[in-house]
Amino acid sequence: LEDGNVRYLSIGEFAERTRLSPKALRLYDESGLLVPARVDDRSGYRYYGEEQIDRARLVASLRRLDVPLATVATIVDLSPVDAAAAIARWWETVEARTAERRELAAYLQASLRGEVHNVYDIQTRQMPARTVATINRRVDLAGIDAFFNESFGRLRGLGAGLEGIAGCPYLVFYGEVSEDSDGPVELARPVSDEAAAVIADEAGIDRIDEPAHDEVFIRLPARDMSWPAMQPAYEALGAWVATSGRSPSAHIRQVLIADQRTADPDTLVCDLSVPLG
Amino acid sequence: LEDGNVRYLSIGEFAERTRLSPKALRLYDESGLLVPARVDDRSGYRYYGEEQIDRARLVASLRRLDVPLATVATIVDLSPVDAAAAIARWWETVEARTAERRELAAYLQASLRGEVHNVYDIQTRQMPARTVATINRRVDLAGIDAFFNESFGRLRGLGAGLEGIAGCPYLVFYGEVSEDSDGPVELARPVSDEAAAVIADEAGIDRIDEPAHDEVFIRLPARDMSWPAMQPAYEALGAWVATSGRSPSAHIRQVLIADQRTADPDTLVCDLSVPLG
DNA sequence: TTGCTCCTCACGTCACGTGAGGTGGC
DNA sequence: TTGCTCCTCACGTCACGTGAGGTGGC
Repeated sequence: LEDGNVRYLSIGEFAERTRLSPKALRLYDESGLLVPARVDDRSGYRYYGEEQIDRARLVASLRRLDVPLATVATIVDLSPVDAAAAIARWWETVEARTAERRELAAYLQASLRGEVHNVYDIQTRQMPARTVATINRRVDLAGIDAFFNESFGRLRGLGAGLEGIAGCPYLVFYGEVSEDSDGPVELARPVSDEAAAVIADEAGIDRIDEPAHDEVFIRLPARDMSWPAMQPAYEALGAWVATSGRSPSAHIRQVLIADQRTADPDTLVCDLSVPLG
Repeated sequence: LEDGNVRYLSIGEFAERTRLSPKALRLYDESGLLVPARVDDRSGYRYYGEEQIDRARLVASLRRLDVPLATVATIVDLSPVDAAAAIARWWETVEARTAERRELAAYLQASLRGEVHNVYDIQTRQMPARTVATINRRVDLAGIDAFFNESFGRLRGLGAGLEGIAGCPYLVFYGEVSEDSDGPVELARPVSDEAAAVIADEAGIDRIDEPAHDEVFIRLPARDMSWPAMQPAYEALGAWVATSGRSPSAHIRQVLIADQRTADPDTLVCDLSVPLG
């Protein structure tokens, strides 16, 4: 407690009033998030003003919510109403993540208790040589829906008036898609020879000439298209490939044979498939 | 892929089959959580058996749930049914923590939007000198209920037949009580002179002679006794003390003037109080 | 003058990710 | 023989907690 017309709080007093630790306060000083109103030149003692208490308490609350410091720094500089909105948005992402983990926890328990009993019909088929139009992008959870909508539209329009489409579209997830991991994701669609001719002109659309090949696949109902419900199907295919002596010639695909969004749970909507070399 | 009668998987193949990274697998090898079936002497190459896949997948799933490695290590060595139960227990603690954070997020938003409008009646009173029996313990969230039940019982029994109780009991939280932080917590009860005489014989019960003093307090209804609903009351008392020129002579207390559990929301159940020096 | 508070390094925590620099296997 | 995979350090990440060793303030 010092004076110079106004009252200052030492770091210890300020820590008590704000439920922050002195160590955290020193960090926030260094990073500029919460700089003491005054710092003694010779001793280095930090002195905080009472008007800094509210900001510090907001920081403390946000840290208790596990908001990362970088985000805290942006939030505390917003107007109160905007800060409230930012907190609401951030908390929604937490709830989304928690919902996913809740699913996984429940699935794991069911699985360990032997209540998951998936017997898959693993089939193989011969695929003819064909030309495929693909769109590749790195997208995270926030961008995945927009990517699908836009890309489906572009691939659909590709063969307009040309009977351009020559098979079901498929998705490839080359990497995990979550808030902090962004694919890459590929959307692909077989196209007719006439449509293939125009691909070169389209920016962002690649052309792949797939040779004839075999593929293994499992046909899944809409019910099994969520996560982690798909997991055992992935594992079953992986095990089949590993023990078959065949080697995969491309990444595993989700071939979309019907619209998931309008299908009832028992409708078969997707072939999970692995091309074989 | 090697042979020696059985098939082995290289670290890369094993990583793909289990959705763990090679780096994580090397860590789990070092820590003993997941040791490769075979390690080549000269090259140091790790080779995993197919029978290790299930364990590795369980590890991967648990890590996706953010179960710490130490806990993972105990869970994967349990029987499947026990592991399921352990996961259920662990997930419950996650849900409890999330519920608390959800409350705080909602409170923060309401507060920033100006929807929290607590006006407290801050009062002072003179307390006479008195003798207090206290029980101190370090307890975390898991132990707090048991501590209260046991300690209330002991303090109640203390003056049996002696008109031993001479005032409302109070709680002091010297440190935060959560899953990973354990108090210390104190339960205290003023006792009569006759009861005070027997305290020395009771293990774990301390006697404190409180001098006469003033105290500031805010009387709270049951509705405000949850967290973070109590927070503004704490802050208001802290601000009062800081600006009053008085200094606190002891830690802030929750004086229990009625039973919270049976009270309706408007009933006044607690004096949040600070003794003054 | 004695404690108490404050100061600045510096290292530990947790579970990996990410190169650097080098060797082994098909 | 050429890539590709694998190896072992070693450092970075994130937000502090926890001493060590020393000085300032009432």
